[in-house]
Amino acid sequence: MAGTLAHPRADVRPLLRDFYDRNAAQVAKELLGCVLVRRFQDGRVVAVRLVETEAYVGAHDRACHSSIGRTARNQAMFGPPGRLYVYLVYGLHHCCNVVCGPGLDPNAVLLRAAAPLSADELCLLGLSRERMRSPLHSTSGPGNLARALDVSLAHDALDLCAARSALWVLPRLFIPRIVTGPRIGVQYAGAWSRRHLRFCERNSPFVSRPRL
DNA sequence: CAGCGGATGTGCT
DNA sequence: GCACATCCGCTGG
Repeated sequence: MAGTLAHPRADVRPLLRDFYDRNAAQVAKELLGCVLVRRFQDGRVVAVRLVETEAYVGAHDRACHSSIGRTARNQAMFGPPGRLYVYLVYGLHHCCNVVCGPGLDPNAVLLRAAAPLSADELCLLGLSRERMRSPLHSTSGPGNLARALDVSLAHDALDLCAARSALWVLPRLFIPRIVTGPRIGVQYAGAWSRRHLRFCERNSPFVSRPRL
């Protein structure tokens, strides 16, 4: 992993499994401002700052895929925290989630939108400019974000905390102001659809619609 | 801004 | 078999 950093700073290391080993609402809030890093086969890297997440808080949450029990599709969510849960929705778009806890409690955080890194952030992270690539597509909206990072079903259950992973998360360099609202596209979930489990960086133009 | 087509895996009957 | 899905982009008013 250090091989992807030109001038790695000792204090900037991927988030450890402990970070993810908590309920999804807590993790979703604290992922805002963190940097998602994707390394491709050719060694090049795309890195973005997360600005929008949604928490799916376990089997009692009717909007959460784990609420129907364990299936072939959602089994990654029942595994250990710190892995991805990726699925295909509407037959076209991939959605990229981070599995949370505590323990094996089937929580997950949907990664909905991200922003390009500022020059200051690049500098603070010590990311190599040569290996850095800008995303080829929009990073607003879960389907777009997954496409921009080329994340697909092949990455389901991928471990974000493993050495030399294709994907990992770096800690946030500042704490953003957060606004909350109901989650998108879960009207079927009754009262759960109205809970404020969507978290956005306030005033970020990269948050998906409808803006909070 | 509402409406809708796209394209297919998934879970239930 | 079938209805629906943690979406997106385009269309028409």
